[in-house]
Amino acid sequence: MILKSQVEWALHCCAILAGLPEGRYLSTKALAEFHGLPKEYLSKALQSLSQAKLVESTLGPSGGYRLARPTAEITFLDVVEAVEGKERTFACSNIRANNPCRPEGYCEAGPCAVARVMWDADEAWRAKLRSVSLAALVQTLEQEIPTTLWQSSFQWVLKRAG
Amino acid sequence: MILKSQVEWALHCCAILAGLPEGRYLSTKALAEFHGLPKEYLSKALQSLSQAKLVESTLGPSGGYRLARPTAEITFLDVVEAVEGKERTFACSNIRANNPCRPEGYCEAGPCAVARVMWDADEAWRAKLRSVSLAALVQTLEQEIPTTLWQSSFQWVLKRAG
DNA sequence: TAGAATACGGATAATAAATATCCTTATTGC
DNA sequence: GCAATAAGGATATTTATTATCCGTATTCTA
Repeated sequence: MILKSQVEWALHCCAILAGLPEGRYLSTKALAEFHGLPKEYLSKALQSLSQAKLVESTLGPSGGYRLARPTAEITFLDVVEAVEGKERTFACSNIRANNPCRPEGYCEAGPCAVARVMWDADEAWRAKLRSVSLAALVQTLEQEIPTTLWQSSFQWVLKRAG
Repeated sequence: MILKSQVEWALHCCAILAGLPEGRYLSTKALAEFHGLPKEYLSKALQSLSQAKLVESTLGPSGGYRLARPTAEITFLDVVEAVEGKERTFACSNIRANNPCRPEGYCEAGPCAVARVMWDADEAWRAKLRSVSLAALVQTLEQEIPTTLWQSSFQWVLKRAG
Protein backbone atom coordinates (compact mmCIF):
# COMPACT_ATOMS: atom_id res chain seq x y z
CA MET A 1 0.00 0.00 0.00
CA ILE A 2 1.50 3.26 -1.08
CA LEU A 3 0.01 6.68 -1.77
CA LYS A 4 -0.16 7.90 -5.35
CA SER A 5 2.70 10.04 -6.52
CA GLN A 6 0.04 12.66 -7.31
CA VAL A 7 -0.27 13.23 -3.57
CA GLU A 8 3.33 14.34 -3.41
CA TRP A 9 2.88 16.50 -6.48
CA ALA A 10 -0.27 18.13 -5.15
CA LEU A 11 1.35 18.96 -1.83
CA HIS A 12 4.37 20.57 -3.47
CA CYS A 13 2.15 22.52 -5.85
CA CYS A 14 0.10 23.80 -2.94
CA ALA A 15 3.30 24.87 -1.22
CA ILE A 16 4.15 26.98 -4.26
CA LEU A 17 0.65 28.37 -4.62
CA ALA A 18 0.78 29.28 -0.93
CA GLY A 19 3.53 31.76 -1.69
CA LEU A 20 1.70 33.37 -4.57
CA PRO A 21 0.69 37.03 -4.06
CA GLU A 22 -2.98 37.83 -3.72
CA GLY A 23 -4.96 37.63 -6.94
CA ARG A 24 -2.36 35.94 -9.11
CA TYR A 25 -2.55 32.58 -10.82
CA LEU A 26 0.06 30.00 -11.72
CA SER A 27 -0.44 27.66 -14.69
CA THR A 28 -0.10 23.89 -14.86
CA LYS A 29 2.74 24.42 -17.29
CA ALA A 30 4.72 26.49 -14.80
CA LEU A 31 4.05 24.09 -11.93
CA ALA A 32 5.06 21.11 -14.04
CA GLU A 33 8.23 22.81 -15.19
CA PHE A 34 9.20 23.90 -11.70
CA HIS A 35 8.84 20.38 -10.31
CA GLY A 36 10.02 18.47 -13.38
CA LEU A 37 6.71 16.66 -13.78
CA PRO A 38 4.62 15.59 -16.80
CA LYS A 39 2.30 18.51 -17.48
CA GLU A 40 -0.69 16.51 -18.75
CA TYR A 41 -0.76 14.16 -15.81
CA LEU A 42 -0.05 16.81 -13.20
CA SER A 43 -3.07 18.54 -14.66
CA LYS A 44 -5.23 15.68 -13.38
CA ALA A 45 -3.97 16.21 -9.83
CA LEU A 46 -4.69 19.91 -10.04
CA GLN A 47 -8.16 19.19 -11.34
CA SER A 48 -8.71 17.04 -8.26
CA LEU A 49 -7.70 19.97 -6.08
CA SER A 50 -10.06 22.15 -8.05
CA GLN A 51 -12.97 19.77 -7.65
CA ALA A 52 -12.28 19.65 -3.92
CA LYS A 53 -12.48 23.46 -3.89
CA LEU A 54 -8.99 23.79 -2.50
CA VAL A 55 -7.90 25.84 -5.48
CA GLU A 56 -9.59 28.15 -7.96
CA SER A 57 -8.78 28.43 -11.62
CA THR A 58 -9.17 30.82 -14.51
CA LEU A 59 -8.92 30.18 -18.20
CA GLY A 60 -7.08 31.90 -20.97
CA PRO A 61 -3.52 33.16 -21.23
CA SER A 62 -2.31 34.21 -17.78
CA GLY A 63 -4.75 31.65 -16.44
CA GLY A 64 -3.91 28.96 -13.90
CA TYR A 65 -4.53 28.16 -10.26
CA ARG A 66 -4.50 29.88 -6.91
CA LEU A 67 -5.51 28.70 -3.45
CA ALA A 68 -9.20 29.07 -2.70
CA ARG A 69 -8.70 29.55 1.04
CA PRO A 70 -6.13 31.07 3.42
CA THR A 71 -3.10 28.81 3.91
CA ALA A 72 -3.98 28.35 7.58
CA GLU A 73 -7.29 26.82 6.53
CA ILE A 74 -5.96 24.16 4.19
CA THR A 75 -4.49 21.05 5.78
CA PHE A 76 -2.41 18.17 4.52
CA LEU A 77 -5.48 16.00 4.96
CA ASP A 78 -7.49 18.23 2.63
CA VAL A 79 -4.91 17.77 -0.11
CA VAL A 80 -4.39 14.06 0.48
CA GLU A 81 -8.12 13.40 0.44
CA ALA A 82 -8.63 15.52 -2.66
CA VAL A 83 -6.26 13.25 -4.55
CA GLU A 84 -6.69 9.89 -2.84
CA GLY A 85 -10.34 10.13 -1.96
CA LYS A 86 -11.90 10.02 1.49
CA GLU A 87 -12.31 6.27 1.73
CA ARG A 88 -10.65 4.51 4.61
CA THR A 89 -7.41 2.69 3.93
CA PHE A 90 -8.80 -0.54 5.32
CA ALA A 91 -11.77 -2.16 3.61
CA CYS A 92 -13.71 -4.61 5.74
CA SER A 93 -15.28 -7.34 3.65
CA ASN A 94 -17.00 -8.74 6.73
CA ILE A 95 -15.52 -12.18 6.32
CA ARG A 96 -16.84 -13.16 9.76
CA ALA A 97 -20.18 -13.58 8.00
CA ASN A 98 -18.72 -16.65 6.30
CA ASN A 99 -18.27 -18.45 9.61
CA PRO A 100 -19.87 -21.85 9.03
CA CYS A 101 -21.12 -21.91 12.64
CA ARG A 102 -23.10 -18.73 12.14
CA PRO A 103 -26.82 -19.42 12.70
CA GLU A 104 -29.28 -18.94 9.83
CA GLY A 105 -30.38 -15.34 9.48
CA TYR A 106 -27.94 -14.20 12.13
CA CYS A 107 -26.86 -10.63 11.64
CA GLU A 108 -23.84 -9.01 13.27
CA ALA A 109 -24.62 -6.08 15.53
CA GLY A 110 -21.88 -3.59 14.77
CA PRO A 111 -18.70 -3.37 12.75
CA CYS A 112 -16.12 -6.11 13.14
CA ALA A 113 -13.59 -5.67 15.97
CA VAL A 114 -10.71 -6.12 13.54
CA ALA A 115 -12.05 -3.37 11.29
CA ARG A 116 -12.55 -1.02 14.23
CA VAL A 117 -8.89 -1.24 15.19
CA MET A 118 -7.82 -0.67 11.60
CA TRP A 119 -10.18 2.28 11.29
CA ASP A 120 -8.90 3.78 14.53
CA ALA A 121 -5.40 3.65 13.11
CA ASP A 122 -6.64 5.20 9.89
CA GLU A 123 -8.19 7.99 11.90
CA ALA A 124 -4.94 8.54 13.82
CA TRP A 125 -3.23 8.96 10.47
CA ARG A 126 -5.82 11.43 9.28
CA ALA A 127 -5.73 13.34 12.57
CA LYS A 128 -2.02 13.87 12.13
CA LEU A 129 -2.49 15.08 8.57
CA ARG A 130 -5.31 17.33 9.71
CA SER A 131 -3.06 18.94 12.29
CA VAL A 132 -0.64 20.42 9.76
CA SER A 133 -1.72 23.36 7.62
CA LEU A 134 -0.15 24.76 4.49
CA ALA A 135 0.75 27.80 6.57
CA ALA A 136 2.80 25.59 8.88
CA LEU A 137 4.47 23.93 5.91
CA VAL A 138 5.44 27.23 4.36
CA GLN A 139 6.86 28.41 7.66
CA THR A 140 9.02 25.31 7.90
CA LEU A 141 10.19 25.62 4.32
CA GLU A 142 11.05 29.28 4.81
CA GLN A 143 13.30 28.34 7.73
CA GLU A 144 14.96 25.42 6.02
CA ILE A 145 15.54 26.55 2.48
CA PRO A 146 18.60 28.75 1.90
CA THR A 147 17.54 32.36 1.45
CA THR A 148 19.03 32.71 -2.00
CA LEU A 149 17.27 29.62 -3.30
CA TRP A 150 14.03 30.67 -1.65
CA GLN A 151 14.18 34.09 -3.28
CA SER A 152 15.23 32.92 -6.71
CA SER A 153 12.41 30.37 -6.70
CA PHE A 154 10.00 33.11 -5.70
CA GLN A 155 11.23 35.24 -8.59
CA TRP A 156 10.96 32.33 -11.00
CA VAL A 157 7.34 31.77 -10.00
CA LEU A 158 6.40 35.44 -10.07
CA LYS A 159 7.75 35.80 -13.57
CA ARG A 160 5.32 33.13 -14.73
CA ALA A 161 2.31 34.00 -12.60
CA GLY A 162 -0.56 35.64 -14.42
CA MET B 1 -4.56 3.63 -1.50
CA ILE B 2 -6.06 0.66 0.20
CA LEU B 3 -4.53 -2.21 2.17
CA LYS B 4 -4.47 -5.64 0.58
CA SER B 5 -7.32 -7.93 1.46
CA GLN B 6 -4.67 -10.33 2.71
CA VAL B 7 -4.21 -8.01 5.69
CA GLU B 8 -7.80 -8.60 6.72
CA TRP B 9 -7.43 -12.33 6.16
CA ALA B 10 -4.20 -12.53 8.17
CA LEU B 11 -5.69 -10.66 11.10
CA HIS B 12 -8.75 -12.90 11.25
CA CYS B 13 -6.59 -16.00 10.96
CA CYS B 14 -4.41 -14.80 13.81
CA ALA B 15 -7.51 -14.25 15.90
CA ILE B 16 -8.44 -17.88 15.36
CA LEU B 17 -4.94 -19.16 16.02
CA ALA B 18 -4.92 -17.10 19.20
CA GLY B 19 -7.68 -19.31 20.57
CA LEU B 20 -5.93 -22.54 19.71
CA PRO B 21 -4.85 -24.69 22.69
CA GLU B 22 -1.15 -25.07 23.38
CA GLY B 23 0.72 -27.29 20.97
CA ARG B 24 -1.97 -27.67 18.33
CA TYR B 25 -1.92 -26.60 14.69
CA LEU B 26 -4.60 -25.45 12.27
CA SER B 27 -4.25 -26.00 8.54
CA THR B 28 -4.64 -23.53 5.70
CA LYS B 29 -7.56 -25.60 4.51
CA ALA B 30 -9.43 -25.19 7.78
CA LEU B 31 -8.68 -21.47 7.99
CA ALA B 32 -9.81 -20.95 4.41
CA GLU B 33 -12.99 -22.90 4.97
CA PHE B 34 -13.81 -21.07 8.20
CA HIS B 35 -13.46 -17.66 6.57
CA GLY B 36 -14.77 -18.57 3.13
CA LEU B 37 -11.51 -17.69 1.41
CA PRO B 38 -9.54 -19.17 -1.52
CA LYS B 39 -7.20 -21.69 0.06
CA GLU B 40 -4.31 -21.27 -2.37
CA TYR B 41 -4.16 -17.54 -2.07
CA LEU B 42 -4.73 -17.45 1.68
CA SER B 43 -1.75 -19.75 1.84
CA LYS B 44 0.42 -16.91 0.58
CA ALA B 45 -0.69 -14.67 3.43
CA LEU B 46 0.07 -17.40 5.95
CA GLN B 47 3.48 -17.88 4.40
CA SER B 48 4.11 -14.18 4.94
CA LEU B 49 3.22 -14.59 8.60
CA SER B 50 5.54 -17.56 8.78
CA GLN B 51 8.42 -15.67 7.20
CA ALA B 52 7.87 -12.87 9.70
CA LYS B 53 8.13 -15.47 12.47
CA LEU B 54 4.70 -14.64 13.80
CA VAL B 55 3.53 -18.21 13.28
CA GLU B 56 5.16 -21.61 13.19
CA SER B 57 4.20 -24.44 10.91
CA THR B 58 4.53 -28.21 10.67
CA LEU B 59 4.13 -30.44 7.67
CA GLY B 60 2.23 -33.61 7.09
CA PRO B 61 -1.31 -34.61 7.99
CA SER B 62 -2.41 -32.79 11.16
CA GLY B 63 0.03 -30.10 10.13
CA GLY B 64 -0.72 -26.39 9.89
CA TYR B 65 0.00 -23.20 11.79
CA ARG B 66 0.14 -21.94 15.35
CA LEU B 67 1.25 -18.64 16.83
CA ALA B 68 4.97 -18.41 17.48
CA ARG B 69 4.62 -15.99 20.41
CA PRO B 70 2.16 -15.27 23.24
CA THR B 71 -0.88 -13.32 22.05
CA ALA B 72 0.14 -10.36 24.20
CA GLU B 73 3.38 -10.11 22.25
CA ILE B 74 1.93 -9.96 18.75
CA THR B 75 0.48 -6.65 17.63
CA PHE B 76 -1.70 -5.55 14.75
CA LEU B 77 1.35 -3.80 13.36
CA ASP B 78 3.30 -7.06 13.31
CA VAL B 79 0.61 -8.69 11.20
CA VAL B 80 0.07 -5.71 8.92
CA GLU B 81 3.78 -5.33 8.28
CA ALA B 82 4.20 -9.05 7.68
CA VAL B 83 1.73 -8.84 4.81
CA GLU B 84 2.19 -5.28 3.53
CA GLY B 85 5.87 -4.87 4.19
CA LYS B 86 7.56 -2.31 6.39
CA GLU B 87 7.90 0.42 3.83
CA ARG B 88 6.34 3.77 4.57
CA THR B 89 3.04 4.57 2.90
CA PHE B 90 4.44 7.78 1.44
CA ALA B 91 7.29 7.60 -1.01
CA CYS B 92 9.28 10.81 -1.40
CA SER B 93 10.74 11.13 -4.89
CA ASN B 94 12.54 14.31 -3.86
CA ILE B 95 10.99 16.40 -6.58
CA ARG B 96 12.40 19.55 -4.97
CA ALA B 97 15.67 18.51 -6.60
CA ASN B 98 14.10 19.41 -9.95
CA ASN B 99 13.75 23.06 -8.97
CA PRO B 100 15.25 24.95 -11.90
CA CYS B 101 16.63 27.58 -9.51
CA ARG B 102 18.67 25.01 -7.63
CA PRO B 103 22.38 25.85 -7.89
CA GLU B 104 24.76 23.41 -9.59
CA GLY B 105 25.90 20.66 -7.26
CA TYR B 106 23.56 21.84 -4.53
CA CYS B 107 22.55 19.04 -2.22
CA GLU B 108 19.61 19.14 0.17
CA ALA B 109 20.54 18.75 3.80
CA GLY B 110 17.79 16.55 5.22
CA PRO B 111 14.55 14.97 4.12
CA CYS B 112 11.94 17.17 2.50
CA ALA B 113 9.51 18.97 4.84
CA VAL B 114 6.54 17.54 2.96
CA ALA B 115 7.84 14.01 3.37
CA ARG B 116 8.48 14.53 7.07
CA VAL B 117 4.87 15.42 7.70
CA MET B 118 3.67 12.45 5.69
CA TRP B 119 6.05 10.16 7.53
CA ASP B 120 4.94 11.51 10.91
CA ALA B 121 1.38 10.62 9.97
CA ASP B 122 2.52 7.19 8.85
CA GLU B 123 4.21 6.71 12.20
CA ALA B 124 1.02 7.78 14.03
CA TRP B 125 -0.82 5.08 12.09
CA ARG B 126 1.78 2.49 13.00
CA ALA B 127 1.83 3.56 16.64
CA LYS B 128 -1.87 2.94 16.86
CA LEU B 129 -1.52 -0.49 15.27
CA ARG B 130 1.38 -1.25 17.60
CA SER B 131 -0.77 -0.45 20.62
CA VAL B 132 -3.25 -3.27 20.04
CA SER B 133 -2.21 -6.86 20.68
CA LEU B 134 -3.86 -10.06 19.60
CA ALA B 135 -4.65 -10.63 23.27
CA ALA B 136 -6.64 -7.40 23.33
CA LEU B 137 -8.44 -8.38 20.13
CA VAL B 138 -9.42 -11.77 21.51
CA GLN B 139 -10.71 -10.15 24.69
CA THR B 140 -12.90 -7.82 22.66
CA LEU B 141 -14.19 -10.61 20.47
CA GLU B 142 -14.99 -12.76 23.50
CA GLN B 143 -17.12 -9.96 24.90
CA GLU B 144 -18.89 -9.17 21.67
CA ILE B 145 -19.59 -12.51 20.06
CA PRO B 146 -22.64 -14.38 21.38
CA THR B 147 -21.53 -17.21 23.66
CA THR B 148 -23.15 -19.94 21.59
CA LEU B 149 -21.48 -18.77 18.39
CA TRP B 150 -18.18 -18.36 20.17
CA GLN B 151 -18.33 -21.88 21.55
CA SER B 152 -19.53 -23.55 18.39
CA SER B 153 -16.74 -21.84 16.44
CA PHE B 154 -14.26 -23.04 19.02
CA GLN B 155 -15.56 -26.58 18.64
CA TRP B 156 -15.43 -26.32 14.86
CA VAL B 157 -11.80 -25.29 15.00
CA LEU B 158 -10.79 -27.88 17.59
CA LYS B 159 -12.26 -30.67 15.53
CA ARG B 160 -9.93 -29.71 12.69
CA ALA B 161 -6.84 -28.79 14.68
CA GLY B 162 -4.00 -31.32 14.51
C1' DT C 1 -12.13 40.53 -33.91
C1' DA C 2 -8.71 36.86 -34.58
C1' DG C 3 -5.45 34.11 -32.47
C1' DA C 4 -3.08 32.03 -28.72
C1' DA C 5 -3.01 30.12 -24.16
C1' DT C 6 -5.36 28.09 -20.79
C1' DA C 7 -8.50 24.63 -17.70
C1' DC C 8 -11.39 20.82 -18.23
C1' DG C 9 -13.00 16.41 -19.35
C1' DG C 10 -13.20 12.20 -22.18
C1' DA C 11 -10.84 8.48 -24.39
C1' DT C 12 -7.20 5.51 -24.64
C1' DA C 13 -2.79 3.23 -23.89
C1' DA C 14 1.14 1.55 -20.99
C1' DT C 15 2.82 -0.04 -16.80
C1' DA C 16 2.63 -1.89 -12.28
C1' DA C 17 0.30 -4.09 -8.47
C1' DA C 18 -3.07 -7.12 -6.46
C1' DT C 19 -5.54 -11.26 -6.84
C1' DA C 20 -5.76 -15.91 -7.96
C1' DT C 21 -4.59 -20.54 -9.64
C1' DC C 22 -1.62 -24.37 -10.72
C1' DC C 23 2.17 -27.34 -10.10
C1' DT C 24 6.35 -29.38 -8.01
C1' DT C 25 9.03 -30.54 -3.89
C1' DA C 26 10.09 -31.90 0.75
C1' DT C 27 8.28 -33.25 5.11
C1' DT C 28 5.39 -35.65 8.31
C1' DG C 29 1.98 -38.88 10.31
C1' DC C 30 -0.37 -43.12 9.74
C1' DG D 1 4.13 -46.78 1.00
C1' DC D 2 0.34 -43.40 1.02
C1' DA D 3 -2.02 -39.27 2.00
C1' DA D 4 -1.98 -34.64 3.81
C1' DT D 5 0.47 -30.79 4.52
C1' DA D 6 3.65 -26.17 4.03
C1' DA D 7 6.59 -23.94 0.85
C1' DG D 8 7.77 -21.82 -3.16
C1' DG D 9 7.95 -21.06 -8.25
C1' DA D 10 5.46 -20.03 -12.44
C1' DT D 11 1.79 -17.99 -14.64
C1' DA D 12 -2.71 -15.92 -15.58
C1' DT D 13 -6.32 -12.56 -14.60
C1' DT D 14 -7.99 -8.45 -12.94
C1' DT D 15 -7.59 -3.90 -11.15
C1' DA D 16 -5.17 0.45 -10.14
C1' DT D 17 -1.82 3.72 -11.34
C1' DT D 18 0.60 6.39 -14.51
C1' DA D 19 0.59 8.68 -18.67
C1' DT D 20 -0.66 10.69 -23.18
C1' DC D 21 -3.72 12.63 -26.59
C1' DC D 22 -7.47 15.28 -28.26
C1' DG D 23 -11.68 18.28 -28.44
C1' DT D 24 -14.20 22.10 -26.20
C1' DA D 25 -15.15 26.32 -23.89
C1' DT D 26 -13.19 30.30 -21.91
C1' DT D 27 -10.25 34.30 -21.48
C1' DC D 28 -6.62 37.38 -22.47
C1' DT D 29 -3.91 40.04 -25.87
C1' DA D 30 -2.72 42.10 -30.01
